[in-house]
Amino acid sequence: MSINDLKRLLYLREILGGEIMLFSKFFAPTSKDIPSDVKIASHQLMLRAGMISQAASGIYYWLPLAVRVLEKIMKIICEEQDKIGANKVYFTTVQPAELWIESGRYDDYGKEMLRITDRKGGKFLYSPTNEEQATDVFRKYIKSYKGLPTILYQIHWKFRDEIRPRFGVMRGREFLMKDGYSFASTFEEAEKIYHKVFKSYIRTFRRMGLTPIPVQADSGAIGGNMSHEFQILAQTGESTLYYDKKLLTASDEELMKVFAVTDEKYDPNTSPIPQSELMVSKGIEVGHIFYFGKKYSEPMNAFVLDKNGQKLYPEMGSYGIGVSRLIAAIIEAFHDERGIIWPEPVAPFDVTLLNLHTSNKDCVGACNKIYRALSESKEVLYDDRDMSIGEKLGDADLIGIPWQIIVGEKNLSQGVVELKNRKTGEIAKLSVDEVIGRFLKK
RNA sequence: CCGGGUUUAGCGAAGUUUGGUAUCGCGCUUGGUUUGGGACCAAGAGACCGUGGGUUCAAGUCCCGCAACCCGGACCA
Repeated sequence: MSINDLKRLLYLREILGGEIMLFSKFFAPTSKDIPSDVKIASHQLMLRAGMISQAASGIYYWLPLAVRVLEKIMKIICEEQDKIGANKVYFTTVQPAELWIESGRYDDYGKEMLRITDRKGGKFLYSPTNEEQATDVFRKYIKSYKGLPTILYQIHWKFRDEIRPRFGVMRGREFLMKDGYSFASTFEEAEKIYHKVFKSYIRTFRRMGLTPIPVQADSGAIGGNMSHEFQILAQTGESTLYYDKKLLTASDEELMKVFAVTDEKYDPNTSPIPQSELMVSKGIEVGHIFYFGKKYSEPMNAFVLDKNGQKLYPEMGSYGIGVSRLIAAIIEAFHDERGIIWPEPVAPFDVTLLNLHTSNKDCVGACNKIYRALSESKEVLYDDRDMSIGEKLGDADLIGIPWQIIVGEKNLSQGVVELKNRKTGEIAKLSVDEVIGRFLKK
């Protein structure tokens, strides 16, 4: 930091007081260079916006801008999980192999599982999923039917050693996932939980500005239709969805029953709905829920005693949301040729304040006043960087914060600043007080 | 896992055919001029050319092995 930078920083701190979010001090290494071999928009934009940086194939550093979005997403998920009575825990990222040997999956899981040996030669693995651990925690503490039903969930890093990672964090090997596990005394109770989670997932994704499409998924050996994937419509999606157009207008209650499947399960000969009612779209899978009965409770000897003192093996289900993938999915759904357009609930900041003329006292004064007023109730990124105007405006569009307040000397000499909506591109010229008023009302 | 490709400064590339000790753009540093859509001038810093071996007086360049990474496909939150 040069002496001038330091002086300016101290000056701003003095004027604004306390914590200020200055772009010049915020670690968001933006770039105008488009990596040539990066194919999809979300991957390109995340790199260009300085959100992620590759550490190894399918493994990424998460930089501050992305972290802020991850935190917004996690907060929404946790609030919705709380509403259905799920308990948040942290299982572990490194697990002893014993549990997987017990469930019978240690040999089945294959090379996707990263196997680790500790200094004593003990067998461990990096969690690709946590059914065994959830079952283990459950069996250690819950001994009576009165402890049912129970839902445990976590948001934690997972690792699956994909053969072919691609599309940035969309299909990385290391990923952040919300995974929940339910324990119920009867099938009926398990079904009730499943429905509750289903509806909760719809709400969760909607709160992020997304339109989730629940599709029936393969529930494997258990059978039945108690498995759904939640897909987000996006042209670059890896799945092809076939669904009844009623789906887009159905109420939450009806949603689970409306026809929707991915291409693997679609057969025009047996389709329950006519061609004229059918929609076909590309989707990105961001959630998956399923019921799997006693698949883990029995082999792992997780039981409670029922009213008659008899062993009862709980009916289980598991519920996943790809948190890190969601960031990419949201960008796929919301971007234009200039950059990202964040939905407000998950935006890294609410508003970005651009000082186009950092050496102009009036501009500095206006920006400081706006920052001070808005930062009481909004998250504001103040672009105080001393660089060319095009670069600052370009970065603002790239980063995609929903609102831009643009302060420049020409407009300010007329007594106005600009308020730009990133999504619509609409620009309003308002006085400093008016622009403050706009945000304090919201 | 099958097929194709790449690896030279922080990033992106040229140089490899024809062996002679590395070039350009962006970025970075310093100073100055600029300021409404990625500006200009000047002066700098920065590379054991992915890695191991071989051929040669001499290897970024030729030969052999290995690794990492990317793309398409088959598979997965």
